[in-house]
Amino acid sequence: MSARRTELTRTAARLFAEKGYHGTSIGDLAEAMGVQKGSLYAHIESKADLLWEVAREGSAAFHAALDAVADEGPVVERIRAALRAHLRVVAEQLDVATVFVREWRYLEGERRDEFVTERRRYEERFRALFREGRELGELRADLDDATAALLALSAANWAYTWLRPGSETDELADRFTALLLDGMRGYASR
Amino acid sequence: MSARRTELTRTAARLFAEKGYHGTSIGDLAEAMGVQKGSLYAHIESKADLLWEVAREGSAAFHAALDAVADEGPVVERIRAALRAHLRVVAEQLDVATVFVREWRYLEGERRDEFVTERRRYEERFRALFREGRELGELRADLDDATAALLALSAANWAYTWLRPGSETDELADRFTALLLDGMRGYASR
DNA sequence: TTGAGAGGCTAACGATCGTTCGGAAGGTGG
DNA sequence: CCACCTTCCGAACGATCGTTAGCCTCTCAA
Repeated sequence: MSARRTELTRTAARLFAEKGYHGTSIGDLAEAMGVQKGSLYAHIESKADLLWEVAREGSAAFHAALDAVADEGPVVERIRAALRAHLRVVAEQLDVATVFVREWRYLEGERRDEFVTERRRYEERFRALFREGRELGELRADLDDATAALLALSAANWAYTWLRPGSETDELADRFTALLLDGMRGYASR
Repeated sequence: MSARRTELTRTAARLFAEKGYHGTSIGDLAEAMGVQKGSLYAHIESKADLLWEVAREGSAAFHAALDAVADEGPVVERIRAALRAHLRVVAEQLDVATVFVREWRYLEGERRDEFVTERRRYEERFRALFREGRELGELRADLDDATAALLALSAANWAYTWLRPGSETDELADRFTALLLDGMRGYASR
């Protein structure tokens, strides 16, 4: 893919995150690229192509980040690593992450189905960590792992709204992990 | 406000939640109301009015729900009550809640500023619970209450994506509360 | 030196957008 | 019975939408 084409995708990610997919016109994109709107069609076939591309980039980034998490060792450490990985992607590719979390729903047809499949798979990989943690006895035996995963994923999926690039995401992830593991209650009242 | 006007607001909330504000045309709204699109202007001055109204309805609903939470008694119980209140609003007014969480950003000018103020205030009310819990010794003394509130608010704000009307929201809220308070770790490894 | 491809321009297309307007039907209160 | 108010219709408005077309101008490899 040419440099110009890559730049267009980045610009699309930025504008889609900022103003929404339907709130961003081809004219807006062209203006941001410093070009007449008709010229964009040297690179794409339709506006929907750009949404698809950014959404796929998001899928790829989040899955790749999870791939780097060890699949052995203490589950607790893997949960911490998974949260770190997720928040790192959000901070480093905030626009792409925003499209991945919020704008994907304007995809249509097969592309939408394919995206949803990948998104479900991502959440399932997350969920598996909590299930395994309970089964291996690292997490409490009576843990409702579906709810636990939902809580962790809520924090992960909501992060794009407040996380700003340059944040110390590893520390943030660790604070979340500590909270999830040990809770907020004082030792005395436990 | 006339019955017809109320119906229009409800329809707007539904369509904005379903297809997004910019993804919903005046024509879509008119069709859903069984009317020509010009006819809608007997009720509104602009499409933006509808977004503003639904967003305000969301603000009002969430604040009212928090108002019903006692301002004394054990903080832990008030946190549980606050989560219950929030999830109940999401489940009972899913469309309005969706606009409150996701579509508000298409508000413009003063209205946007006013909404943001109300939204900040809502989150601040939430945050105060965790601060107070720490100060009163009900939550651990070394609690990072900003992060704790962020985690709880993440769960609350993300709920519109998966909560379906008719869910037993009180139970869900209690599961979240239990997780937040006592964590996921097994007693043995604590 | 030539030719091909990449990237951009201008102009225009049909469609759809949000909004306006004058008029008419129907019900309500005086 | 009349005057009014609400609600809707039908038609049109200018603006903007995504997309297409033909043509021009570089760059660079053959």
